[in-house]
Amino acid sequence: MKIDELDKKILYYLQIDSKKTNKEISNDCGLSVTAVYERIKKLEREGVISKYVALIDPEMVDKKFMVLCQIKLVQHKKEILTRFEKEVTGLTEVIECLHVSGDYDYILKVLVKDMEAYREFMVTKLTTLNHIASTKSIFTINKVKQTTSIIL
Amino acid sequence: MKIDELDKKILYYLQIDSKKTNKEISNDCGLSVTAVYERIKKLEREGVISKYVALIDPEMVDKKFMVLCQIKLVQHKKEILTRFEKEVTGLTEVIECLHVSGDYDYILKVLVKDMEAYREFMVTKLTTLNHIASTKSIFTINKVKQTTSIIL
DNA sequence: CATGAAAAGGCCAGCCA
DNA sequence: TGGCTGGCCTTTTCATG
Repeated sequence: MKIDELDKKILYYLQIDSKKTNKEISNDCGLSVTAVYERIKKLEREGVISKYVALIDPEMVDKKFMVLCQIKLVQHKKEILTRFEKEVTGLTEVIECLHVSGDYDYILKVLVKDMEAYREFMVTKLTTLNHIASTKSIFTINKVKQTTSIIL
Repeated sequence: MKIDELDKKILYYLQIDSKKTNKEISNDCGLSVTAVYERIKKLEREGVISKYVALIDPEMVDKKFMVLCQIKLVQHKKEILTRFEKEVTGLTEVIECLHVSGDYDYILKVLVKDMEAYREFMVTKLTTLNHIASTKSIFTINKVKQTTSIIL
């Protein structure tokens, strides 16, 4: 799908605030309400807009502690990788899991209440997974920037 | 603010799909439409729900390349840190910046088109910032899991 | 891509437990 | 305080030119 400047402008607004009405967007873009509506529908159909979500402040729901957990596996057979990925995906504390290059195989972003909850997570969930060779935790001191906006 | 089970249930739905109507939520929660409406308004007022956004598929807008960039600064004086943080926040390619513990001071999540764009970013943007002692790039091979949902 | 009309949902009173 | 009922009004949605 080709995305022109008007599509980008629409995406730009929606990635910041999806509650913006078609009328507001139409004003800012110089289009009619229907034109905006149809472009948005198309962007949804084509999967450019994957979903609409409410972002929840972790601080407000007792998830103040964010840890990046680097993980090295013992082997790199496809079967072991997929098994690990499937299990890790099922953990609700893990909000992100990246297969990466470098010294470690995976980086997990883990969100919990506090250090104690993290310890609990490590002991009861993570280390019960098989084939983990080693882990290294990086603790977040401060969230300097965090955004879901990817279009300028 | 105290958040009860009904609030959590509402948050649970909205964090997955903010287009869900109050009526649908009211059915699932056994509340009236207005009760749901007022709870949501309160959650917004109190900042539990920080914003509503459209999530855009990076693949579809030519941002297939995600890199974690670890950064070490030469000094840790407050002035230098805040200066660095401010500058890095202004970079659109940086969608996340964490101040962390460990060998490095910061971890940046950088989203660009490809390796070439990343090189360009490093040369023209990142390394022009002062007080950077060293960097280490970790490339994403695969996004195993990524979610904005933090409530079970 | 614009117009205009029908349908749906958000929103706000006033009322009740 | 927190929830319900009923109705206005904005917005979405879609048929048509």
